[in-house]
Amino acid sequence: MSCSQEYTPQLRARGYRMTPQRHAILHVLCHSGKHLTPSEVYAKAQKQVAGLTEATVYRTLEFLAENGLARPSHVGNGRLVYEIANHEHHHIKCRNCGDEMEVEHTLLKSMYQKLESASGYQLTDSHVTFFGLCPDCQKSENV
Amino acid sequence: MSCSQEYTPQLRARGYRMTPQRHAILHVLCHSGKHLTPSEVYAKAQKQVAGLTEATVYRTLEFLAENGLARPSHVGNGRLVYEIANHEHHHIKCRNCGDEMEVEHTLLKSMYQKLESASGYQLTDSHVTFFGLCPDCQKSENV
DNA sequence: TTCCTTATTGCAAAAAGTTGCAATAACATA
DNA sequence: TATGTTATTGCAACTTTTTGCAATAAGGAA
Ligand SMILES: [Mn+2]
Ligand SMILES: [Mn+2]
Ligand SMILES: [Zn+2]
Ligand SMILES: [Zn+2]
Repeated sequence: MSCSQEYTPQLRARGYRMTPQRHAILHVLCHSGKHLTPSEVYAKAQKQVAGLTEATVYRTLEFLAENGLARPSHVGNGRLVYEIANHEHHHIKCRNCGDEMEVEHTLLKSMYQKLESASGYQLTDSHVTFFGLCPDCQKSENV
Repeated sequence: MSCSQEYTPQLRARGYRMTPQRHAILHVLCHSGKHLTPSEVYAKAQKQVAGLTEATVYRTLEFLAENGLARPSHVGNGRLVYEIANHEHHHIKCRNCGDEMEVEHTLLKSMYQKLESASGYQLTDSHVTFFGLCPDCQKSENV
């Protein structure tokens, strides 16, 4: 509720509207400390907004991502997941056991600058997932 | 044909089999210098293997990726695309116009090492897509 | 070459995600 | 507060991707 209220002026300023559906979905994202699939978001938000449809959830998540309020993420299964955009970070995920950890953006900062000067691009997104083997899976060599 | 033939022993060594379907799909990937969607792969491979189904294409692309012969990639629309795994590289893509360029892995190498020592993970995948604004789109400020 | 094991495929149904369109409702304006 | 504009939603049809299962065929062994 309160969490989503702060976003209202941001949307208004861009000519968009705050709706009960967006409130509920932002609320769900705010209070879940992890990545959620669209259907997980739907299951939770549905309890607050009767009649909410999955189509609206998909459209809203994409909308929030485009406007910088949510971050989409690819966690390796080909499906998109989302989280609230409140701090810059990246992820490392284990290809073997699925274990995942956050990585501070500062670790990539100088590489981002190198990429920008080498390419001429201005990098806007700070939410990347890297894949590898976690310490445990390296030991056991479970391939 | 010839291109896919070289992969046969690799598959055999792991207990897998080479099939006309895998031949055709590897052939398609080998001779296309770019990322292909599953349905693009299907459209091309179908011409060589009568009766090929899309389900097989999806399963084969995933299989090839798991075995390091193909690389899946997220290009920002939530859909996976694939390419043959023959050289290490990454991508930068423009959020505005969709323009895309390759990035050599050497530019990320020291960051990869930093990530590995900070996390304890051993990074295995070298195919990441970064997003930003290309030089042209920065000028015109088309948001 | 023939036989046998089982990895792989095709099929069809299900699940996930997208889209066009008419009805609704947010909110700027008066 | 009442009104008008149009951003947003729900619905339903559609496309894309996944999955269980029985039939097929790759390829090792005899
Ligand atoms: Mn995240
Ligand atoms: Mn690539
Ligand atoms: Zn692991
Ligand atoms: Zn651009």
